[in-house]
Amino acid sequence: MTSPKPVPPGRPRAFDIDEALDRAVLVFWSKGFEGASLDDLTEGMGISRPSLYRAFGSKEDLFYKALERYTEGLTAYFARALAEPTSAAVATAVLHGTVEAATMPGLPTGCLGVHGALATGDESRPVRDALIAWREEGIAHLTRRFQQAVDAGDLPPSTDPHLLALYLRTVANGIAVQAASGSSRPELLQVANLALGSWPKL
Amino acid sequence: MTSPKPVPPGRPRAFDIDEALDRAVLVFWSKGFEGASLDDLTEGMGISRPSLYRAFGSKEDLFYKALERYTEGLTAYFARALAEPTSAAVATAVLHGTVEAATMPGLPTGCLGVHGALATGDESRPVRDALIAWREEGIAHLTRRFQQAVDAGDLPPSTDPHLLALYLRTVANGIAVQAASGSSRPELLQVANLALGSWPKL
DNA sequence: GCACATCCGTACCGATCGGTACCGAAGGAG
DNA sequence: CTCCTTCGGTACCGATCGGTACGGATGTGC
Repeated sequence: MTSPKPVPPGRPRAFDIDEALDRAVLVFWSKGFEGASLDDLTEGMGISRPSLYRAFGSKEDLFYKALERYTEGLTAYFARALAEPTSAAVATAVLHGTVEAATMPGLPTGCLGVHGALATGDESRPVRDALIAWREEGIAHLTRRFQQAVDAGDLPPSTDPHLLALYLRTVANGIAVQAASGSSRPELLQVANLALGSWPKL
Repeated sequence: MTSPKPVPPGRPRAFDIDEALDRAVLVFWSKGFEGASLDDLTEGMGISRPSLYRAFGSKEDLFYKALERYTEGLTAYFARALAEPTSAAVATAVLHGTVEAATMPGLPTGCLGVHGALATGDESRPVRDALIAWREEGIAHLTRRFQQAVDAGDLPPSTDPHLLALYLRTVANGIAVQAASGSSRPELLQVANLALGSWPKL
């Protein structure tokens, strides 16, 4: 059995690459892609500029990798929510998870997938489009989950799974924006519950 | 009776200042405050850089004036919505107006008050805060309107007017984000109607 | 006609942007 | 110990950023 760490040649990296990525997430999250300068990033990550480029390629590549890590880490509640037994439980878990993730003490408010690059100059359009695709992917997952619920008789046959998914994503977007505007966690939980009040009853 | 146009001394301005402001709105709307460079603005407004500074002071001042004009113009549906006779009609008019304004053919998608400066670098923080205040003002207007509805017996006495206002603003924020992600007007109208389904029935 | 105020645009400012050339340091392989 | 590869950081690159100095043009009031 080969070692999982086939020590690479050359001088070893002096910093932990995942830890640096975690810190980059925080910078992009609070300032957005365009608002985060390389000086902001290098200071926040605790590494020098050439180290950043060697490890991550470019500012844009760094953002994509940070988004990936954000998705696997801080939005893991989403994957768990999809595994809930009923569609109503899925919706509740998604919105409650969104509120919690968007109002974590000690972390930036809102959601990287919403704030990262909502409106940008032409140069950052690829990043903007990547975030659109990121949100679209969430909708696609929810749509499949709700289609499954319709098939299983958990939702009325007349239900439009895509509409429900889009509705949830829309409310989640709004929660992220309001969290970044300073709305508190209890306030937003009430909003989430109000939004869940219109969930189709079987 | 004095003339309303007391012709000022000096060479007259060669462009219409409100028209230029309208065009600035479009640039800020589609690219955001940070993403809109002075070259973007001067090209979009059809005036030179010093003309822009003489007429509007700075990029930041220009943004504030553009936001003001946007509020009085493209979001006039909001003031009309507040004048609807019932709280349910107010809510419907707000969300339908939001969807329409966010998906106007020939105009940028979404909402300047949401996209303009959601996450920014430190330098643009005043602009970000101004947009937070802008959204907060909308919530305050709605809160007063719903308090009035409670007082008039149009809403149950147990209603929390602020919660309803925050809920509407949250859904409107989400609609703006989704519009900027490419969701269509019919889709978003369905989402708005779904959101209105949880409106308190008297 | 003349003085004055404001406008116009060209051409420029220092600062900051994202990105990199370079060279010494630090590890493994022989 | 030498070679090779990759790391580290300083010091720099051209491009673009927001903002302005300046000189010519165009209007009103006297």
